[in-house]
Amino acid sequence: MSDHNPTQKEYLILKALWKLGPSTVRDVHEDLIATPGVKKVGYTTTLKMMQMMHAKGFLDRNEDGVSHVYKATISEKEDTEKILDEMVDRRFRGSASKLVLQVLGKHKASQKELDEIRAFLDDLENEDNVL
Amino acid sequence: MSDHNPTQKEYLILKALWKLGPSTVRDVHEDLIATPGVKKVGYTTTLKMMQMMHAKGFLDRNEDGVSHVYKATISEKEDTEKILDEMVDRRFRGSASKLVLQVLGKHKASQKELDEIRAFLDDLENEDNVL
DNA sequence: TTTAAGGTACGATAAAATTCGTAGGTCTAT
DNA sequence: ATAGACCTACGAATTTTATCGTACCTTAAA
Repeated sequence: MSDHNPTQKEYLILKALWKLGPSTVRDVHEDLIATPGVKKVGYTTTLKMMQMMHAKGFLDRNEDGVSHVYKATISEKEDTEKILDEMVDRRFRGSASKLVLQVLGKHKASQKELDEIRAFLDDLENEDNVL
Repeated sequence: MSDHNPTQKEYLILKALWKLGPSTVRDVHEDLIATPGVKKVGYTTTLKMMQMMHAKGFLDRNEDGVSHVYKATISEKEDTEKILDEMVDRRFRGSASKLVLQVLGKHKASQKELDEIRAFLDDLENEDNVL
């Protein structure tokens, strides 16, 4: 009864909804065709796409008003977490720290950010002691 | 001439090749059909898939022996980096530390790992001072 | 009360991705 | 040299995704 992964085109719609918040098909469509690098399609294409995503459970919708208002059933944060979890599990053999090292190695972080991370590490250790 | 993203099925083959190292179609196919949760397909399906991926530039192959030996043109590490880069840019507005905090918050890291991270942070700061 | 603007639904078509059958090659052991 | 076991290549069928035309609502202004 379905694989849980949006296609690439479906992802474009999710991203638009994450950016815009709950929106009508019209809003999403306007946003899409204004997005550079996205092939332009007709309104009914976006409409049907979103109807299908609703059927698949990717989108919720409110049918009260004349035009339906859609929202992603999964938030961007949740989606990001899901991706990172899988990445830690599958690509770093469950070691979050390996991923952390890779990310920090490549992206310069400011002193402030480094301090934040240290503070966070301290918190983690304190929690451990308490539990 | 082409978008740079393997489809989901193509990804299965990449993962197999990353796991196995350079391999024949037969090897990859055996691995795939032995992988739980992957729909079983015929040998020629895997063959054609890999031929197409070769045509698209996703796979290199050595045609010397009787059976060709394929390898992914992009390593798993490179692929992971690409994904993480995009994630930092697009989902964390360029802040690597935000991603780090999210990952550490969710995945328990051992004391040893935390120490490693601290050591790494120290290194980063020293580098900065030197440069 | 007609017209226009804008909405949903949905069948049909087009395009892309996936699957497989079949043809034909090579190599090895009967 | 014949059969059996493997290979590659590739056309064609199938399945899935994506796109669009058209029918048919409702609301608001003329």
